[in-house]
Amino acid sequence: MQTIEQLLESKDIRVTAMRLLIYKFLAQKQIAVTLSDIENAFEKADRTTLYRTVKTFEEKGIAHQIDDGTGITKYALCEEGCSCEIETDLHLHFHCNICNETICLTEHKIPQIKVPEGFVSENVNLVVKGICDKCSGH
Amino acid sequence: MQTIEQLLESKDIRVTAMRLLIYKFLAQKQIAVTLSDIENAFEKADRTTLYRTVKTFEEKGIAHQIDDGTGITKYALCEEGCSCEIETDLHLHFHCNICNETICLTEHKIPQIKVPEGFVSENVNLVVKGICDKCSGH
DNA sequence: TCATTAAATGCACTTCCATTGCATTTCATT
DNA sequence: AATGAAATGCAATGGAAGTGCATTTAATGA
Repeated sequence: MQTIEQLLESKDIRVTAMRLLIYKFLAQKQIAVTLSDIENAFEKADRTTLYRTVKTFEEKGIAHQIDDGTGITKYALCEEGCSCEIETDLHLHFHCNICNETICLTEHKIPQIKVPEGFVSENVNLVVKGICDKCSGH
Repeated sequence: MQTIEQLLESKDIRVTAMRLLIYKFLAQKQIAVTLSDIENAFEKADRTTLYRTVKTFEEKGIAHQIDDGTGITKYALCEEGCSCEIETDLHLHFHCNICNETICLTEHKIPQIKVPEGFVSENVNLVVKGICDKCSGH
């Protein structure tokens, strides 16, 4: 079991206090968060720093961006089974229309999507919208 | 076969010159367009009018919004097979990473997506990204 | 330890798109 | 023609993404 510091270093990400905090914040969240969410959690930090931090995480492959259709970009740490660095990655996310939260369903695989002749599929973004378990009361 | 006027009226949309033009513009396009695309096509018209027109089309169920992950909302007329008014609609769109165009693949159906216990699926948004037939040279 | 250098951070802006309020015009109906 | 409702146009706002530059912080070697 490695520490967060070791994880960051192994991914060629310089360890700073800010980055550790942001990593822990993302790790603790079970849901994908917006930049504003992070901003609210760290009022002392500057937007730009947070923005560039998640961008760095993204580039280095420890977080990925989620477009859940709300128009606001969300971010989540990559977990086991998350293969967002692979070109033919299959993202699967669930967006709750009630609580507005977006959850990664990494264990749920997406069937191969067929595209017409001449089309080359490089990436698939799949967002299921509806009511999450908390809001449905089950 | 009905005229555009009849179609609009049947959907409870008041017929105006502007709306006819915008409808024709959307109908002629094979791809989903942004507000700016429409704006460029009708430089005389105001952004707001175009914006509200597509919103009206959307509400009345003759057009639908597409979120292809570029961060910019696109719009397309509903075609046969487009069931975006149905709750359990399955959108399928293809976004070309080269020409940046987004195409509706209405004839391609999406398999039912399973969600975990307690989750209720109301809607699915699926965007396949890659290279379109024109850009792949086939 | 100190100096050097590169990266990270903070601040100020800019840009782009989505959206709204309000005044005016157009349209449908009587 | 008069009335009321809807459509349009103009102006402005707000939110989020992104960038340039100065400053601070951290890693490195002398």
